[in-house]
Amino acid sequence: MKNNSSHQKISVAVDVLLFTIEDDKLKIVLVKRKEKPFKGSFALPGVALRESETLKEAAERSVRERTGLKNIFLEQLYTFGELERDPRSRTVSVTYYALTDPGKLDASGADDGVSLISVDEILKGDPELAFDHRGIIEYGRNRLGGKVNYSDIAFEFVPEEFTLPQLQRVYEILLGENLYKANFRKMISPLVEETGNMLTGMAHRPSKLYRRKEV
Amino acid sequence: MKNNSSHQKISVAVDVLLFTIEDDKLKIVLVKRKEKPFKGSFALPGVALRESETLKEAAERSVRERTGLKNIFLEQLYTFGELERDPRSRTVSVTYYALTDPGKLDASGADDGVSLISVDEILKGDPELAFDHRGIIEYGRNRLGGKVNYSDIAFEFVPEEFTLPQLQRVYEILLGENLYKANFRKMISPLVEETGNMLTGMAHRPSKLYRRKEV
DNA sequence: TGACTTAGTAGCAATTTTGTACTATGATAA
DNA sequence: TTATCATAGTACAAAATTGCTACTAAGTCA
Repeated sequence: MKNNSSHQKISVAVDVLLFTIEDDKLKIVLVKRKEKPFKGSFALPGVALRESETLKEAAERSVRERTGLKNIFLEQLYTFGELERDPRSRTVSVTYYALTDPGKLDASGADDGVSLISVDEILKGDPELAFDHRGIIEYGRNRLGGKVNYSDIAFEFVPEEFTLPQLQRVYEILLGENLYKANFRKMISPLVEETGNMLTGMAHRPSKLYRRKEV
Repeated sequence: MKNNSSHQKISVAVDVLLFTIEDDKLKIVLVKRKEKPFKGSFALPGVALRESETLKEAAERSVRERTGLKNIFLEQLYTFGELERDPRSRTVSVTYYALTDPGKLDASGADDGVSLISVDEILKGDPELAFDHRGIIEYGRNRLGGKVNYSDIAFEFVPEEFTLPQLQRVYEILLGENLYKANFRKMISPLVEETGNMLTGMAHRPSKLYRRKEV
């Protein structure tokens, strides 16, 4: 923070990695670009930062404009500032990751041109992405994996009422490894409480529904 | 990342939290402001991001210009973008934290106006800082505490050859709690190797010197 | 009604963490 | 030259956690 030398030619963008889990796969919301560089490619939903909004507000706006979602989990990820990230101008991107369960996302009536794409596929390189967005997603995916163990982000991927097998699956997908049922339950039980309801209708024993316990 | 609407009035700054441990206390490098807002107050060393440099290069420049230090540990911390952070103009600050052992810092011949200040004192509010820098330091100090357990940052605070009691002290200061000698040694021993030298001259049993083991 | 499939639990073995108590060694001072 | 001091370093048991296996439970479906 020093003398701001007159006019600045550096743009500030805010991009969002909106993750969800659907069909037992980690997926991310991407938008199809309609403009000049990388036209037709998928990219992260992003906005140019306005002078009148904070970074987080810009991230919320980005999510809201594309998907209609409000009040979802949103946390800053990293800021990317390589020189040639954007061919148009020097752009610094502050990235956020957002998490939601797929139910909310379906219900929110997203734009056309908004797609849910498998993160694994993207990392394998299948849909090639605009800018450096593949690298950003790779970074975000790794952070997500690390965060599972020392935070409660897993709950963001399930609805308010969920079964323990559902929640366990979320952990397994984020961690990339299978967990033992008995241990998972011992670990998670202090954090949840039964709602009294059951999830029935499956061709096997029904499971209890839980909610997240306060504090 | 979207249409960059003509001229932008948002400045990008890069500020650095340069931590070290001296006299058994976590300290941070601050500079005394010589200019308009908060003149005379302490502030984090920072620079305005240049169009021709990456964020990390700007952070390195900030460290080098103030302290002369090169090639030190540097990692991005967080990006702050509240509206009223800087009274002069809307400024987004990308912050980095840097770590060094106090020996290097002394040897580097820092500027006048560069001070090493106790982080605990700052958090208690003693030297009041410019801008939102106290909050930034608080955030950085917490992250540092968390990082100790799943990274090797503690090694950055000691010289190449160090004793295990020295290294343990670093852990204790960063974690804010005392560790059991025996446990600490079991935990750390796979990461270090003896140099064959001893640190002698103390009025008690001398201790072996170690270095960090490769990979 | 019995087979199937997943939900949920019991409990032991292996490992890690926590904690205490001991021995070791150079400097210092009588 | 020897006892004392202060910290370095080690041994080992108790407690907690994790890893793993094997069981019982309860709906649906043929």
